[in-house]
Amino acid sequence: AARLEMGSLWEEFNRLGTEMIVTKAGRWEPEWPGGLQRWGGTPFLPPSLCRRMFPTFQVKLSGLDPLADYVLLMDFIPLDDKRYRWGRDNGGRGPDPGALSPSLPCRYAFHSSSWLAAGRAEPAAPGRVHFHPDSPAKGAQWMRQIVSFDKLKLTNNLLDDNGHIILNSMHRYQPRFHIVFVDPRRDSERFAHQNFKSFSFPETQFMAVTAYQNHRITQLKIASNPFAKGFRDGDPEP
Amino acid sequence: AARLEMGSLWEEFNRLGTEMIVTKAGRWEPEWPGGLQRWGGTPFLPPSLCRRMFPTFQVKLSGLDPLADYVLLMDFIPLDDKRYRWGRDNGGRGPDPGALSPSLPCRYAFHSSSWLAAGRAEPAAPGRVHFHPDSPAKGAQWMRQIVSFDKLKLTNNLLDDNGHIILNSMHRYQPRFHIVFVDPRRDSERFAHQNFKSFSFPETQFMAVTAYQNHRITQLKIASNPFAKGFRDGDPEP
DNA sequence: CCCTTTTCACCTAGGTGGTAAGAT
DNA sequence: ATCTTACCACCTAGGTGAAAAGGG
Repeated sequence: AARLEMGSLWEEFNRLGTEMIVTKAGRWEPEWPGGLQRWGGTPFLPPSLCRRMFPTFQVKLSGLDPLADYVLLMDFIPLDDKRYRWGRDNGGRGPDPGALSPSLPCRYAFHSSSWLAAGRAEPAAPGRVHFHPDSPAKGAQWMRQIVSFDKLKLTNNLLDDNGHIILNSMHRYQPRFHIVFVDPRRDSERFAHQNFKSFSFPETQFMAVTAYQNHRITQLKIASNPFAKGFRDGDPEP
Repeated sequence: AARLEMGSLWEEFNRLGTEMIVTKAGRWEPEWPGGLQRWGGTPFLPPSLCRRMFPTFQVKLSGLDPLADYVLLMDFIPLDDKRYRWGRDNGGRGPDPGALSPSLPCRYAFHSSSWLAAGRAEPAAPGRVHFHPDSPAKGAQWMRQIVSFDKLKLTNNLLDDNGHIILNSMHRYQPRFHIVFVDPRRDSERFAHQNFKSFSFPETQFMAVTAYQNHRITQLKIASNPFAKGFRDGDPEP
């Protein structure tokens, strides 16, 4: 079994319509001491400027076989076949193609702006998965503490070669979490069929954006992400 | 086989007589939000103030079975049964117990001070080992890039409960590196006897200290450790 | 006196949204 | 209108030796 952590924070975001930033900026890097090694000796990898998710997707696992090996991974599936835009209704210049889309309650709104369907989805990006970097590990290890996918990064660069998750901006996605049992008896290359369980937490769905649209989302990110503490105004709420 | 990385830097330190800082400061921590979790969700562990080694011990491996599992670890053995002090000869007030100790060449000196034997060693601290945190892993993984023991920390706290390496200050040590082959056939609990290879690089031996004694060591640390860049004077040498 | 502990300024490394300018 | 690029101030997190203070 898997329990989503920080559930109340996810729900708070979901009530407003979660947005996640996606950026390009892969390896290329204009002028970097290419090929050099950092002092530590590990081969130099320029910092990818792609963004993490916030809130971070993290789960508490239970019921695994403590002595068996498991691989943990995530992927992201489109929630619908629409492309969206953020704004006010198009002032009567004709029928809006997706106002009040059934999947987007009217609560995803701020002042007079809201998310509106704006055509069909872009062709789906290459489906990528993100393996938790501790994989594979024993069930006991996974259950010992909360499993955090804080190394997962999002990009809208279709040519990304850093193994990040590729998403289309202005499209909606549902994160999925998979536990793969590494069966030592069978050939481990094809871990298909029975040997995995999948989890989808609806409160973690989000809109991919290149810049925040809903100011309430921006404010909630600033209020709850420690790295954005520099943008907080004053009176902190415990 | 294992090749020591940063060999020339190690030798430069060894020519002066390498010193490594050891500190106490384990978990205790005067007033810390104990039991709390950090926002990431991983259980909160106060930062241990113990110090890493510099230079970092790192090796390039070759000749492993790419598909077999290996555990990599380090330990530290006393180089002799002496305790040392840093200073000038005791001005003819009697025979110095260890001046010009055969194991400490006269080049380990600065101005008129040098390392002098000052009695027998303290009772040996509990012998601990440091497992490389990526252990166990396949031979292919270990050989793919340089293996760096940059998580290894030294302490002089005999009661340390963070799993750090416990050393006595003012004693000399030889780091050792071990490759343990995890044989899947036998019971893996006792990986003794044939299934491991050990490596000792003499240029990595050092004196444990609570504060640097030889100013030339201090200056070389400042010149070569990026984290000490704040103490560099001017003209950098490429 | 020698050795240890504590605190500090100054770094590395990297995660935030803001802003402005430009591109499509 | 949306997206890209670049740069910024401000954070978290943690690795340095210096200097002062403490302890035998």
